[in-house]
Amino acid sequence: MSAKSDDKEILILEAALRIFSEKGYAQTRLSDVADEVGVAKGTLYLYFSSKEDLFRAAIIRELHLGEADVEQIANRSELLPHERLAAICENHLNYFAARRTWRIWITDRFEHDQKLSEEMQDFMQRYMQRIERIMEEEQVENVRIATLAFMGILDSFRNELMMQKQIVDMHQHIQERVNFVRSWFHRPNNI
Amino acid sequence: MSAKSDDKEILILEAALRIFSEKGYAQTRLSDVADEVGVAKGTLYLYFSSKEDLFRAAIIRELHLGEADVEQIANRSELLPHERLAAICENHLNYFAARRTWRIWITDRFEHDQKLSEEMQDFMQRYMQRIERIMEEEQVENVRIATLAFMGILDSFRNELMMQKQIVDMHQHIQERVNFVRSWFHRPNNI
Amino acid sequence: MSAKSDDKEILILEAALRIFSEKGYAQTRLSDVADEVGVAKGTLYLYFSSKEDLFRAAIIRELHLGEADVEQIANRSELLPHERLAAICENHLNYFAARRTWRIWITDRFEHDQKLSEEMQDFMQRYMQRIERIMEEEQVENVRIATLAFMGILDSFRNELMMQKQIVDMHQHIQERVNFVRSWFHRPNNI
Amino acid sequence: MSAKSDDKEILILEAALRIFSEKGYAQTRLSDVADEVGVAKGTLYLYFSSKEDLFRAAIIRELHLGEADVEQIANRSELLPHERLAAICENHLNYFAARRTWRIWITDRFEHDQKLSEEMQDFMQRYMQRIERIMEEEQVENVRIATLAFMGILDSFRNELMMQKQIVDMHQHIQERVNFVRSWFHRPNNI
DNA sequence: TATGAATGAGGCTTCATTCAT
DNA sequence: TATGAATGAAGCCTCATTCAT
Repeated sequence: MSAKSDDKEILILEAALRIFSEKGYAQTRLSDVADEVGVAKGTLYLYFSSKEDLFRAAIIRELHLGEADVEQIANRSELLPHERLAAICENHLNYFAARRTWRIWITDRFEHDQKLSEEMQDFMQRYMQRIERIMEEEQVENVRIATLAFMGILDSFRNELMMQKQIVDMHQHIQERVNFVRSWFHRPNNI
Repeated sequence: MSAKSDDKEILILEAALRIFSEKGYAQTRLSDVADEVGVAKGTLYLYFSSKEDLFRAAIIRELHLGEADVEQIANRSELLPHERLAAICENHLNYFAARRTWRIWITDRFEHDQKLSEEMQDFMQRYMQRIERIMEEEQVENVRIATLAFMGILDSFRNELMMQKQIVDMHQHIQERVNFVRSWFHRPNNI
Repeated sequence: MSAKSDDKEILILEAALRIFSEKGYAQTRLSDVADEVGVAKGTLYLYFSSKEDLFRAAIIRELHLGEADVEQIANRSELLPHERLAAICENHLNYFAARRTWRIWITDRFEHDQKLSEEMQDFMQRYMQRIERIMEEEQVENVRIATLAFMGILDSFRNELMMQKQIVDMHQHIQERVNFVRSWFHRPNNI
Repeated sequence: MSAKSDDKEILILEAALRIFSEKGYAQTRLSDVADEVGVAKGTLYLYFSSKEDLFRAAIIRELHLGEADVEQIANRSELLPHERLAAICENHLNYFAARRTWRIWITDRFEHDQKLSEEMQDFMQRYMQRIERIMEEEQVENVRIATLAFMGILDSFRNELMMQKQIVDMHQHIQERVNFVRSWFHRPNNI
């Protein structure tokens, strides 16, 4: 019973994330989500107290999933620091390459939802600290700024990926960008 | 008469951009915009045919204004190429430092508005071409990818600026990031 | 459940027809209809997609109901043809005598609604064909034109009925007009 | 000046009648009328106090114009009574044949406009009295009912004219119907 | 747990009317 | 007389949320 409920909750969260990301928050109707999962609208309210609550839960769940991936890469001590940055970049791009229908990245809700906003800031802080630790290992100067730059570069590559209508050889496309990151964040004197 | 109308149209566009940027598209009521300008709701419809049309016009106007700034900097041939990149970064950050109430950057409408989407893509293309030309002068490798990185870095710095509650010395904050860009995109062999 | 929904749909259609007919299309507020049925405005949209759709459905339903009556009379072979015309006239006048609050016959929507317009033309065609067949049996000359005349006469009698403030003896009023039709469309040589 | 003003008033009335008849009352915007005449919206208010007032004036003017035609025909004593009925029918059909873009006959306003309603009733009464007098000359029985029938027939022929997409030979079309009326209302014993 | 019919607040939009020029 | 920019009341429609079953 509990297992079954968990299943349904997860199904709802996955469908919600998918649709919110494709259509944006305001354009998403709860009936869309309910239809996608195959349940009645009212059922959503057995698991989430409001549209906002569902949105928040879906985003936070995804953040946590993504965080686990990044943590795992960050801990691969057999890789040189800049190799780990490249791996994080590769993971990031592969993630979005598999989600090219998600045309929208919904940021306006973050301002209106206190809880989500805080959760998001915490996530970003943890994420940045992980990157910063790698930057320090690589002996990069201006660690914080370089970390911001790294994150901006990843977002920019993601945007390119999502906006471009067709990418013929996705594997090569991603590798070129990963290589750029690898060499760009490689301090030569650091062997 | 014509002057007066132009004035009012511009007042509306400025108010609209301000409010859309603060509250997001869906959360903005046309009555908010009308109140801000000090006209009746119906008056908006003398200048714009719909909420969507007003939004589009406000965004496009801002893009054009921003474009003029960038073009001017890009043409300052007395500066070395990487100096021009730094100047574009500085301009970008100063622009948003003056607009810290704009908590939101509205991207979800871009997917829903064909005309705006195209206008945006054209703008981005022109913008990238300008940066790419500077990158070429600087003899950077992987011009396109480096350009994407540059733009991502600027966006990331902007986000940091907008998210952080308080920045004590804004001037220094910006200069540190500008310096980072200047040195980061400086190819030493290029004299 | 299905039964309940059907009931409500019919209640809405009946109320809508009544109010549209009393006030005209433009003067009718959907809130009037909702209030009359005793439901919320939004409920109407569970059954009909728009004001126009509701109007169309209400008219078409009434046409079909009326058509059944006429068909039944047209098939009463025990009556002489001109007796059947008289019976159709009687039915027509009784129908409107029971609906004297319907001050308005809404024709302007027919031009603006493609679907309704077609439905109406089909209905008129079937109606005319039925009358024409009776006219042929009666061996009237100029069957089509006589049919048009018959329909015009019915409408004119209906108008008189609707316009006149008071009709003392409604039964006699109707019988006089029915008798007129009976004798007017009776070809004496046709025995 | 007065002449000029009269001219403009008449131009407005003619344009108003045309557009109201083509689009219906509610669908007609005063800006449509103003554009058609080539004046500003505000100008209409120099001649008419409201949309309703303009509509009423336009209808009443047309009624009076039509009435003059009918009166003239009704007084042509050189014609036998049923010839005069036929002539009135011919006049009626020619009038609408020249106005086939007037798809709409606006009746719903009549209920909402006390003044117009009374004017209309007066007009109809005078019209009917004229027809009734001719019917009496023709020694028709049931004069009032026959008169109603006559008017219904005219309306029905008018509807046919307006609804039919194409009428190849308009002259013949009208003559057939006029002939029908002539013979139908001809009492043979009445010499 | 699950359903889905019903609700009703709230926004966008239209357009007759006004009034300063 | 003539203009047309500005007004604002009022209606259609959407959709998150509730609740009886």
